Amino acid sequence: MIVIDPRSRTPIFEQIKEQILNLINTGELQPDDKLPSVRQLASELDLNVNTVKRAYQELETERVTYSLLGKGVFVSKTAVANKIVLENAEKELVRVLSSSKAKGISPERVIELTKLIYEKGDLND
Amino acid sequence: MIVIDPRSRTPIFEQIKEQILNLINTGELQPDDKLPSVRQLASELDLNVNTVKRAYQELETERVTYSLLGKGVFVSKTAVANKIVLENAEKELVRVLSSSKAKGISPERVIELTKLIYEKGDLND
DNA sequence: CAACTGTGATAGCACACCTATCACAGTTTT
DNA sequence: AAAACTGTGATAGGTGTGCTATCACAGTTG
Repeated sequence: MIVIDPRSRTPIFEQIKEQILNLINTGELQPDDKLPSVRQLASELDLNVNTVKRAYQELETERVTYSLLGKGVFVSKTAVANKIVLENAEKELVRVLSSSKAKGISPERVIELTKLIYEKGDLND
Repeated sequence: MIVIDPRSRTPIFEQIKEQILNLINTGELQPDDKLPSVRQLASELDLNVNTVKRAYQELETERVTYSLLGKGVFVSKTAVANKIVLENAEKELVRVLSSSKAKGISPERVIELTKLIYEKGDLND
């Protein structure tokens, strides 16, 4: 299930991309699985076809999916999605850690938060 | 010294805000210190006055600075800036750590990166 | 008085995102 | 074969945001 936050600053097509990548990464979407059609997803999310198309096309450019004219869009066999997700996630993590350092958060605090988040469940405060 | 990256996706006025907050947080700007005038900073950064004004006004709204008509803009006595910076930074850190967990980065990897970034200098790769 | 401060208002431009629409190509279903 | 589905391409227009340009006003400083 894909959910869009229209108020978010991150563009809708990027939200779609991220969530598809996550679905693949968690295994909910398997290699060669068919993605919802552009029209169907656009209809479900109450979006324009072009917006969904853009998300799909960028995913294809990144080799996460492949498309067959008239048939649909499918998850690539190669586990590129996983790599991309991990790479992006680590990139963002490094960025934020550097920023955290610059802004005065102690490394102990970082590790504390890390353990908290990883050992306990979600952050429900 | 404030540096603007025009290619960044984050708006210029936000870049200014962040860097001023950092200057205050690191102590380079002390309470009651005067910020560069809107016109001077705009001139230095080759920006329009309105852009700098917006950054300054938002900082004032957040109680980080106060302005005196005809005199200038000054750092608030109360260390609000520090709080704001830390709060925002920790909030983002938690968000990204949760996301890292969800996307399959191990806690060991997080701690490894943390130590790397905090012990060594910047990320120069 | 001149030159500096902040503030306010207005207008316009550029860009990115999104929508609307029509059209075409290929596949699947009936 | 026809209908209904798939992806794709092109074009146009709306909208919000960020930034600029400009003029004006208010207060402080030298």
